[in-house]
Amino acid sequence: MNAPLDTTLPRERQQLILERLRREGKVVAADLAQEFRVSEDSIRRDLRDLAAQGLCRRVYGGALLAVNIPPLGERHAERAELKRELARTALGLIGRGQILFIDAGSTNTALAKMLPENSDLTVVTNAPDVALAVLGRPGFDVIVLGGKLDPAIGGAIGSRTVRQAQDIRADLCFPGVCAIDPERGLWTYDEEETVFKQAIIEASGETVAIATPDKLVASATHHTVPITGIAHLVVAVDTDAAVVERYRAAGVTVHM
Amino acid sequence: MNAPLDTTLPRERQQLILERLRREGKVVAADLAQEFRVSEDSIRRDLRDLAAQGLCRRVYGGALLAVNIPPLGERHAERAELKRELARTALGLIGRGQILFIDAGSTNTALAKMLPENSDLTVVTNAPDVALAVLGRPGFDVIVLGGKLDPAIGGAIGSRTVRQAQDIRADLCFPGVCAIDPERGLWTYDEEETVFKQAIIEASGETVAIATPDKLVASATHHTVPITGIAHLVVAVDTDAAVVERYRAAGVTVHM
DNA sequence: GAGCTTGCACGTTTATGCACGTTTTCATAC
DNA sequence: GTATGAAAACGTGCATAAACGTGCAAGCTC
Repeated sequence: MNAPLDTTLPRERQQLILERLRREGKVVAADLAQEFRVSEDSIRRDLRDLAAQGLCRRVYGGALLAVNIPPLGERHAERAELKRELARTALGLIGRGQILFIDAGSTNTALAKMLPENSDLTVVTNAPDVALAVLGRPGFDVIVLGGKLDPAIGGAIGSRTVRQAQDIRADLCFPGVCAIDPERGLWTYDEEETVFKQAIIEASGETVAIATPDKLVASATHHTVPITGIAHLVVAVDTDAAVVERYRAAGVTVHM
Repeated sequence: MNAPLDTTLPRERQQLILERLRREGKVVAADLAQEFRVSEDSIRRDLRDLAAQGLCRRVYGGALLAVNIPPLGERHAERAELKRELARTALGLIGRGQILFIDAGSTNTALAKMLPENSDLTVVTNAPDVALAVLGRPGFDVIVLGGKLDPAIGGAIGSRTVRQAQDIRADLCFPGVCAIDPERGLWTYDEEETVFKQAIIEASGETVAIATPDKLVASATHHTVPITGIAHLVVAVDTDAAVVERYRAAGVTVHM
């Protein structure tokens, strides 16, 4: 480990923290304080600054990497490939002429890029990058849900956005999946995000959850939707059969 | 260590600092002052100069290696270069803490990419690519105006979008310029676009029109705003003096 | 003398640790 | 399950010290 000498510049420290976040996905405030030989107060201030820039998500005791920040390391490329594969599977659930709610998130962005052209699809989204992924391609209508963008999420949440979502009915809903478990259903890390996801799911016929393996048996801080609200679950082909069975037992159609 | 003797030229010193920066990733101002036997003031001036050239990132206590290499590649179309130049001029009109309406359009996208960070700017836009250009950068709030995207324009227009715009007050407005003439003012090609531009201009303190040469003495199908509604006009440096004079006579402040 | 660099003085900004009161978490008891 | 209490983590305000930018005068080179 590169033991930081006594002369670590404040901003340099933040940079190192971010690097570590991208490498390990999470950091613990107390550990960082010890390593950098500063008080936990300073670390907390660093994490607060990083969170304000949307680079991480502040949690009790430390911080997690923001969902729209690419992690570091060899696993990243393979993750992107996995997301495309999951998105490809999810395409099979989409029918001609349908209206789709597509939430912010990297997997959903991959999905948007792969959506078939000339299928009279209407994409409703709160994420600028999802909108850009389909804008201008033939056979798409795009409706953006406005509001203040949360940099950590990469999309708009908040009451203004929710109100716009409630004016629309969609056939399918693709919520960004922070965490999901077979008993309780969908979880998120943020109150406003929860409300938004509830709104778009409420306004849709069926809900499709696309879950990478790390999200599959996890929970977060805010319970969002019971498992009965999820009609379809898309998972990787090598998912543990026991886990799949638990979801099927809960009435979810699992695709892999 | 190559101990610099007392005869170190200023430029030579900067070069040595840069080398060291490249080698170690960071430099501490106090250390450099001691090594080069000059005051920290001089070191600070050196670092400020290097940072101004984009060669390093100035931080409290020293400097860090610039994260991304400045894009010196001149491969972009001259059109794009012109738009960036116009956008750069327009930057001078923007003040700290202001709220900006930024309409869809390629010039405005260039503007958004160049907006200064850490200036507490709030960007309000109907265009996903403008939103993406500032999303996640430090010191920005981003508010998206939702609605159905027009693929020809690259942004949302229509009544829903207009209604959201009317809930906001901005300091400056940057409407996309389809055509402008010195007597009648701003023109567009579309009814809904006209209504939207009128709304954002109405909701803003001052309006800035950025016009490439081909838009400068032109008209289109729908009259949008009289010339008195345009406070500032940004044009290319080689614009015909007679044309500039006609705009100035109409009370517009012309920047070039 | 013009142009440039340098160091110093001055007021301002930034970073830090500590004190204090609040919130969250977790384990234990009920 | 619910209540409770202690420990940990948190945010905020404050004082201090370091780093900063700016203006200015002295020194240097051409």
